[in-house]
Amino acid sequence: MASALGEGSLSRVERKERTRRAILDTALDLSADTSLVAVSLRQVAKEVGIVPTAFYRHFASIEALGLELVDESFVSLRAVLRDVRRPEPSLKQLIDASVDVLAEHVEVRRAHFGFIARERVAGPPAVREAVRHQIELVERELATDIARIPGTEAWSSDDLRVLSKLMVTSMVATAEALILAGRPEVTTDIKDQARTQLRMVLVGALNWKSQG
Amino acid sequence: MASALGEGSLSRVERKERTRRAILDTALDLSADTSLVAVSLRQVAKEVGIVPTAFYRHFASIEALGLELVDESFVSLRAVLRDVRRPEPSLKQLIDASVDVLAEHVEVRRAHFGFIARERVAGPPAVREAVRHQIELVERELATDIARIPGTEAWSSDDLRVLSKLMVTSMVATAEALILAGRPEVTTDIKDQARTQLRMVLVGALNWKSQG
DNA sequence: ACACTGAGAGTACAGACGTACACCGAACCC
DNA sequence: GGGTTCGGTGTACGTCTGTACTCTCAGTGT
Repeated sequence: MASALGEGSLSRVERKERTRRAILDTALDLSADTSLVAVSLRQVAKEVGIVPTAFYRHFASIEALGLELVDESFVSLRAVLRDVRRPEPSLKQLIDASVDVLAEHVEVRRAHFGFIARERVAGPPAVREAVRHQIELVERELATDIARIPGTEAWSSDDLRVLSKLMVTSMVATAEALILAGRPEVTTDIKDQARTQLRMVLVGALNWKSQG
Repeated sequence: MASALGEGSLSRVERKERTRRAILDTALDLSADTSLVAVSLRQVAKEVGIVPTAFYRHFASIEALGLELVDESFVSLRAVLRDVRRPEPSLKQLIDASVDVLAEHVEVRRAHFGFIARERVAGPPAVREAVRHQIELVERELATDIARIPGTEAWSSDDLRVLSKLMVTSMVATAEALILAGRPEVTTDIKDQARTQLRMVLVGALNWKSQG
């Protein structure tokens, strides 16, 4: 319950934006313990504190709302990932920095990551597709990052693809683990495991190539 | 539609079992394009060709039905995995055999694997928990398998855990990819990638340990 | 000052939902 | 042969769903 859209004299666009945000946040919250497909327009409206039909002033459907959530989730994630590779990195730096940044980002945007993890496999079809597409973009970006690192020039593009896929898969799994972990020191355990996994993969990729 | 439970004079328990299977299969089918949380008791009943209230003669709820599906999915998977390690294996054999067996199993039980992939993150809470538990068991079994392989005696149990987690994560991702792949030669690509990934991981784990 | 725009309210409806209850009739056991 | 068991039926309920329609009225541009 508790709409509390707040009062005070705001401009019309401000009011609309505020309601829109409330809808997005509420949908994120309501989908958290199953999936967006189990969230109804009416639930969202009631929680936000508007009448059901007012929902349509902002989104054509729950599915459209979901696509918006996918976008805003990845926009912020990819911005952060871009920061990771600002300095031209060594591989070790890339790993440590990536894990830290991922963990930090998951912490502060837990809801968005949970959303992505769920809807990736269980959302409305269009939402599912959007998530997969975004993840593929991240994979591609990672591949070009790796390619720019000294010592990897000789790798085939296939190998790069496979490696970056594996790393992203591992990071997604790490994010899932971080999400469902309670707050405590479990988090640092998971981060340690993630670093170890990525290092294993990395060492493997290097030696695997050099020994044909 | 199309119940077609068939006729002929069957015993009462046979009839009951037949209906029960139809319910399980129908639920599996209906959940395939979102999640079990979006499947209603009435949908299932209508598809099976029974009246809604008759559902209760077999399951207390959709959630209980889901737990049953989790069980039967993993029973068959773990039976197959047990076969993989029948011969005392080398690591390379373990990888190749595992990938082949996984792919084969995914092919023939596509619906069950899809179900697990989805409900793992987006199912009813109890179902989600059951899937996670089963996956953890598989991780543990894999860890003890690896520990029995010559050359891995010196590894710490932590390293074993991390490695098997990584391998299982990779295999789950592979299964997901296989499921949503169309039939064609994409499948063999995915299998190749999976083998490469596992080899990378493997080589990495070996060299990583030896070089402290 | 005034007409306009548009977010939200209010009402309404047909359909789907889970579930309670009484009932049936064929397979079952003695 | 006669009573019992039990899978499946039929009806009925209150609730929730998406969406169509009309209405209100405060912020806006002229």
